Order: sequence, then C-alpha cells, then structure tokens
Amino acid sequence: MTFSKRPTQSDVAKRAGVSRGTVSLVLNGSDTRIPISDDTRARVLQAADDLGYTPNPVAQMLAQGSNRLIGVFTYEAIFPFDRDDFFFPYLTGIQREASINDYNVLLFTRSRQIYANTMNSLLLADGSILLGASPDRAELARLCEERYPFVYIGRREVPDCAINWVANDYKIGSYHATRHLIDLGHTTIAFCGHGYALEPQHEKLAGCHRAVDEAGSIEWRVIPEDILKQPDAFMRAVRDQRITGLLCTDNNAFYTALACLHEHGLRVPEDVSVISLTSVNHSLPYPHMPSHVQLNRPNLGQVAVQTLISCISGEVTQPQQIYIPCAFIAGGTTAPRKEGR
Amino acid sequence: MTFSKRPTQSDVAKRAGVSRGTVSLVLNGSDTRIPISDDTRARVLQAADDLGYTPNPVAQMLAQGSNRLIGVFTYEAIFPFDRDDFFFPYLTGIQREASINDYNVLLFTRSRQIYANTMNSLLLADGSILLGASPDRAELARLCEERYPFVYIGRREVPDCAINWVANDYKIGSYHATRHLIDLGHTTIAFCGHGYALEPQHEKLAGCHRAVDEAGSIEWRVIPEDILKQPDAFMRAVRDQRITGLLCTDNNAFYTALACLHEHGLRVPEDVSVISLTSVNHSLPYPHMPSHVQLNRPNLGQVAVQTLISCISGEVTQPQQIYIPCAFIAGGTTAPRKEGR
DNA sequence: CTGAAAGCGCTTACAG
DNA sequence: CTGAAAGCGCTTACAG
Repeated sequence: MTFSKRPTQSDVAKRAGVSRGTVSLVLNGSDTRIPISDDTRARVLQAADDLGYTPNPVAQMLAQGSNRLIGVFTYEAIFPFDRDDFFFPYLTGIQREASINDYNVLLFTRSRQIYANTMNSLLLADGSILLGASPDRAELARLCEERYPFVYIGRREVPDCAINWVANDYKIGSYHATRHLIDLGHTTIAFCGHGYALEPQHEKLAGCHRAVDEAGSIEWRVIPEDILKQPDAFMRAVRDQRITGLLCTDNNAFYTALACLHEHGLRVPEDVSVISLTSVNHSLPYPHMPSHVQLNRPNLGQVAVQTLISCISGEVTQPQQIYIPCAFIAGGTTAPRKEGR
Repeated sequence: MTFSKRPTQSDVAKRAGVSRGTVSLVLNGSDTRIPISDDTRARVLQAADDLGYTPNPVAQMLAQGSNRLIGVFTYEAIFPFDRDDFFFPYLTGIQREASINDYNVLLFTRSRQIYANTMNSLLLADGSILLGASPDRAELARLCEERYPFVYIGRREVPDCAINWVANDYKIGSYHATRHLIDLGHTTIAFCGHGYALEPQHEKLAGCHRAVDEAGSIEWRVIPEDILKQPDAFMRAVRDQRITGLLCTDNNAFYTALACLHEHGLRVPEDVSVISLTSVNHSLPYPHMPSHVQLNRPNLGQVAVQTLISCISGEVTQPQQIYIPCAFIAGGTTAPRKEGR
C-alpha cells in the first residue's frame, strides 16, 4: 500500500447513480458495440472528474489478462560495466521497438535469478528479452517447458529445447577480419582471447578458421587469455612466433594487447596489426578508429523485440533463430605486413 | 491473454487436498505466525511442484497493494539522442539504486503523456522518476495533487506546489568555470546558448554572473543560440567584441563553437578559450579533454531513487529538493589570455 | 493448525 | 441501453 486512498470505480458508480459495469464501459470506450445513452455517459464522466478517478492498472491487468509489458532480464550485473558497455546499446533498440509497438519495458533488476522459491519473476511481463554471457541453462529449459515467451540476445543452446535467439553474426565478421589480414600479406596470425566455452567465441574462431583454410599456408596461433594477462609471456609469444597479425576476441583483449605492444616498443600497425573481433568502445575517426568488427546492437535489440512480440501474439510458433550481420571496419590498427618480419 | 493455461493456486489446493488459503500460506512462507504442519506443507509443496505451479504476480500485486516497481518516465524521446546521451547515465544510477533496494524498474515508453483519457499511466509503479527538459507542468500539478510519489530529475518549478526534485548544481559549476577564465586573465567573456526559459539555463547564467560580479570590470556578453547557428554572425560577434572566453551552455553549443572557430582560423585555446557548462560526450585524456563542468548523472539518479523510496515508504513527507555538486574540470580548451587581444 | 469467506479493483458475458 | 453477477488469481483477517 502506498499513498492516500484513491477513489475506486464503485465510488464513481455510486456518485453517478449507475452500476460499476456501466462505469467501466464508458471509461474505456472499448469497441464493444453496446451503446450508452449520452446522459448516462455524461453523468459518469462528470462523476469521474469530480472524484479525480483514475483506474487501477493492476486490477485492469488482472481482469484483462494482458499487460503490455516487455521484460528485460540479464544474467550479468548491468553495473559496473565489466564487459564493456554492452547493455545500453541493446536496451536502446529494445526500448525503441517496444515503444513503436505500444509496450512498456520492465527491467528485472531485483534478482539475477528467474526462479526463486516457486516464483517466476518474469511472469509480470507478457514476454521477456534475456541477455548475459552465462545463462542458467536449467532455468532456460524450464522457461521453455512452461511455454513462457522469451528471446535470448546471443546464440544460446539448451539441451533438448530449441529456444528463440537473435545473435550477432560473429562468424562472418571474423571471417572478413581474418581475410583482411591475409590480404595485407600477413602469414602468421594469432587469435587471442578467452572463454571457449561460450557460443560467441566458437563462432569467432570458426569464422577465422574458414578464412585461414581458404588461404592455405597461414601460420595459425592461439594465445589464450591467461597468457595475455602476463605481459612477458605474451610478448615472448608474439616475438618468438613472429606474429604480425592479432585477432582479439573482445575489448579487454584488444586494449590489453595494444598496451602491451606499445610498452614493449612494438608499433601498431607498423610492426603488428591488431583487430578487435567485436565493437570497440570509443568511436573515433580514422586513423584513430581501430580496425574492428562492428556490431549493430540497437538493431539486434529491435529485432529481438519484434521476434518476441510475434511469439506473444501467437503469430509464430516455430523457434526463431536469427543472425544479424556484422561489418568489418578497416581502421588504423592494421597495415600491410612489413618486409623482413 | 498470452500463452497456455497455467495452473492456479486452487489447482494446487485441490491436488493437495487443502484450501487455497493454506497454499498461499506455505508458498510464500510469510512471517505470519501461523505455523503449518509439516505434513500439510510437504503435500502442498509436492502438489505445486507436480503441477509446475508458479504464482501470478499480477494477482499478488492486486491483493497486496504494492508491487515493488519504480517507474521512469521521460518527456523527451529517449531515441534518437537529440540532447546528447543524457538518458542512460541517469538510468544507470536509477537501476543500481533500485536493485539495491529490491525494486524493479519500469520504463514508460508507451506514451509521452502521463494522463490520457482518465488514465494515469504511472500508477502501475509505486512511484516514478521523471525526466526531460520540458515537462507538462499541468500534469505535474495534478500528479502532486493526487499525491502520487515522484521525483523530478532537474529542478522544476510548478506553480502552487512544491515537487520533489534532485538537480545538478549548475550554478556552482558555472561559477567555477567563469572564475577559471577570469583567473586566466580573460576580460571579455561571452555566454552562449539557448533556452532561457528553462531552469538549468537560469542557474548557469546565475553562476556566471556571480563570478563576474565578484571580479568586477569584466566585459560580459551573451550570444544567443540563433546567432550561433549563423557562423558568420557568430564570428563577427567574437571578433568585433574581442571575446576571448566562451562559456557554452550545452554540448551542441560547445561543439558548434569549436567547429566555427576552427574553420575561421581562430585557435583554441591559443586565441579563444572555450568551456562547456555541462558534461561532454567523449571522455578523452588531457590535453584532448575539453574544459568543462562535470555532472555526476549516475549519482544523481541514485539519489533520486533514494528520495523516491523514502517518499513511498512514507518516511518523508516534506518536499525534497536536492542539489548534486558539479565539478569544474580544467582541460585543454582553455589557456591564459594572449597579450594583445 | 486449517477452512470458509471476504476483499483487492477491474471486466465481461448474461439477462432484461 | 443498463444492472446484477461471476470471474481474474491471489491474500488476509476471522472463526474454529
């Protein structure tokens, strides 16, 4: 209970001298074909105005069964922004598309868990968008089983159930990034980053492999994340293996690599070309713009909401799995391989 | 109506062979002192599990009267980001504080209007944070009269009612910005920007005036926004009046001024010092960091939510009006006045 | 310790 | 054209 007692529908009915049903009818002028006499209508409106009546949306939701709410749930803390600022670009698109379709947006921030003591917190929304690198697959399976409408942002596989997802097409982006290095004459290329357990990393790796396989005779290396964390080990790997092209899975790897190289006297892009396989945080003009794969997160958010709405409305019953294209942007951190290296 | 028929509380009651009230009691283990036999409890839990029962939150909300929802309503479109990217920094703070206090966040995106045919859309939330440069003051007055708990982000005055607000203290920021120019030896200083109708502009102007008055013998100019839009007129004003210090009300004015000066051969900060009286979009290191007043929007969002929650809980009944300090950051766009100009 | 009942505030067939 | 009633799914005194 919050603030002062508000007038209710029956207060209005009493004052207008009609029944509650009638009040409901005139107040939401629904398309019901039942006409109401002008006199009654006027009396009701007047009474509502006198009382400052305003319907209780929760009661309306309960009676109507729908509430025009799109939920957003994330498996990662939204703050602090550990994994870059990935949340808000998606939210921008979610918000825009929800607004276009006359939905409000509910941010589930109370918990990082969907099911807690028999409660399903998402149920308040007609359907939800889920995000986060590491979902609880068991929860997703249960959600699926209960036929709750949801769309995951990012490809996620759940054993024995096909869930809806909309994902960045990292594969094609990584393919083009790798091609770019190869076209510039690089022959020893390393992939550096972490989290092979996660779907997006698989896809990046797959895209790179495809380009490498097509080219033939490329020396392909992998520098796992823990090596990247030890600057000396990292530099040894780069130097000993004569790596001239670096494909970084995320911003963290990208900026760490740049800093390491700089500190140890290797110039980018003169000595080593470096690419980020995901969107970079700062958008500066060329030549300061890094060479990177550019995601379109707002667009992805919009598509996710469109997909969700078509599930909610029942238009679509097959699981939807959609890739959103990524572009490769050649910026100032890549250059032709120097002779001699 | 959305998806498949879900089991309800009475389904569970039936299966467990108890009454609905009992089910409610065991399922939300509330602090009610009424103890329940282990046997009954177990039967209910089992039945709930068998059926995959999960309570309907809307019904709970209606019965309980509270819904642990903080609303966010904005009088400006959130996208496209016409006025910089001002929304998300606030949202970050709102979201964080809501989460800390175990509230969800509801983004009202369905409409730019609170009251529409007798409906008050905010009512779904226990209380709301409002934003936007140009609110509908009549709506605010009505909200106030109905005693709906809300807090405005930014100082807003509504005739005949004291509303809660939390605002950036532009006045102190602008004061220090102006002092900075004066301390650097500038004697002809202009304020450029727009929207004198709005409270934040008043405060910026007031802060500047205070510094100018304290210093004495400063030539003080105002370049209204429409002049800024005509590069020639703008440059004439700067040159003819020998302005060497420019205080810009917003990012738009700031970047426009920089571009104009650059195009017409005046160097910043050598020839003209330029300051933004609000946070700048890009955070680059010195010397690229512009001289500017730095807002702390996430913090402001958090304080707004704290204030709102204390209203909702009834802890506080007096209108709350709080200023959040702003710091002045001396960056690379200001320098001592050159001799001779 | 448990059940029957009233209530939260609205909507929607169903009669008249 | 309007009223009386049942229902949305839950909670919470009130009896026993």
